[in-house]
Amino acid sequence: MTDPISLPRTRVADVLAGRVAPGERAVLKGWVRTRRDSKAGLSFINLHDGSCFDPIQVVAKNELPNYEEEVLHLTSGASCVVEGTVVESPGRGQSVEIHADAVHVVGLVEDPETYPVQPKRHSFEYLRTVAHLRPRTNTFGAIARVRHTLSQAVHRFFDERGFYWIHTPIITTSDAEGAGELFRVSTLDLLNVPRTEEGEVDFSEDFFGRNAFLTVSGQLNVETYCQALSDVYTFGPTFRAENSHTSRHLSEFWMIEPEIAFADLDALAALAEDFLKYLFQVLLEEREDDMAFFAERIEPEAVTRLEQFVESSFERMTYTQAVDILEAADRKWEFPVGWGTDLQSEHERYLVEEHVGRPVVVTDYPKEIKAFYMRQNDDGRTVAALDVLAPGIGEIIGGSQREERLEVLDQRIREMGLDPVDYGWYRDLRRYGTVPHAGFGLGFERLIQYATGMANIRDVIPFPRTPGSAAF
RNA sequence: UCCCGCGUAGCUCAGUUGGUUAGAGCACCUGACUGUUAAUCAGGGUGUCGUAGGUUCGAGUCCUACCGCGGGAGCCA
Repeated sequence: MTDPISLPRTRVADVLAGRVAPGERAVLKGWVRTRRDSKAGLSFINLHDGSCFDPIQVVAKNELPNYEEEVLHLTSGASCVVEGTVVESPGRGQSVEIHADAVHVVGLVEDPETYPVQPKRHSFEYLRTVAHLRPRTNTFGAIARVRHTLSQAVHRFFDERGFYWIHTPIITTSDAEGAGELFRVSTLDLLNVPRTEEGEVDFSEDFFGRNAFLTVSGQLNVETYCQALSDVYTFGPTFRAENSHTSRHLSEFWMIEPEIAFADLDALAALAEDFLKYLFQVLLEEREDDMAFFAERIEPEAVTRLEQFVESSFERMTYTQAVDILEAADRKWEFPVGWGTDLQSEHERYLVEEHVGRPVVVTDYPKEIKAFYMRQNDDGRTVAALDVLAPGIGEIIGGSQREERLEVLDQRIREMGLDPVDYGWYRDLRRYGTVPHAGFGLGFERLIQYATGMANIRDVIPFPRTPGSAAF
């Protein structure tokens, strides 16, 4: 007899989508969601294999040789292989079902009473404590598929437009990027740290012979390839050691950073808009079942706001205009509004959620509150920076045109209290055939949050890392 | 790091101005019923009330510290 495990698998998605005609044989492999017994001599098993949102209904009759001993003991989470025939379902709730002529139990649930993922509503907080089992729930299965689809769409978008994917390093030795606190990468013995004659830690004894960290951004590195391949992007893990306890910060997250040559801020804004619209369009088309679930159970506007997003053009305003709007607002601010100070969360929320009601692009910020590499505008007081703000999340994209003029860049580095000597290879790009260029960073998890309506960023990445928490 | 909140059964939660033996739903088991689909109905047992102190005749309830979690702020994507 053939081992049922080795039989070719029919995906639930193919059966439910009608790609397997009624009357055809099928072998389903998956995990039990629920089992309902009928005294008419049959059991209904909802079998899930992750290929789509819905499980498939398996009808198992008591004529099966192992009905009493095994089928009746299947509980949520148990795995099995079902051989049977695809049949149009006489019951409501599904178009087709599987009439089983064999149910092979592969793995039972050891103690059904304490199985952590029961077929009921769990809190997300609780499910984080069983991160190894939460992908078996509707929500986390849907998020996994959305995450995959968006990842693929990111690469497809850039590939279709001639961008090259550059694998920028995870380990960096430039500790002056100024994008946040860094995780140190070291093999030094913490209990016996080598010291210099001055008593400082001697990093020349360390693995790389110098200070090393996990990257906080691939931007500086990807700029080098931009200055040779024109249109490039990075997409990979990024690390911030900030002690942030919020629903939109992770210590380890994924970031997408395109960089385009011979381009200014307007071109960058257009790219950001095309990019987001493309991603959401793909999501609406390819993950219709999962998005319907998010709209039904997580965020009622999940689908409609993406549809509107794809249809409408971005609202654009300068930082100066934004400050004018905030100052004119009939509102008491916890933090004062004034030209020259950064926009606070309450300010961004007002602009996005109340004043405009959809994502907003804010451009041309005061140079004092932005990074050294952003291109100085002709007014001498602002830089060509751009933030895309989204309702409920805040900053989803941050970017800028880069300073391509060496003398201006050096001046900005010094103004920030930094030393041009530390930026040798970055300055070289301005010495050898410099061109205007621009780029932005998109937090992938924040994109997923916005797309699905999930409130906490820890629930849109499989194994979240946050301060004090790196289980699993 | 700062501010606020929470911690009671495997899970989700209730528990009054401090007062006898700690409550419900889900899950699980048994039975009834049923082409069922969050099935329904009846029955069954369940706890270091986060930890350690303190106040009190008496603490799940009040106080202190600590631990854990969550929300907000800052920082940012």
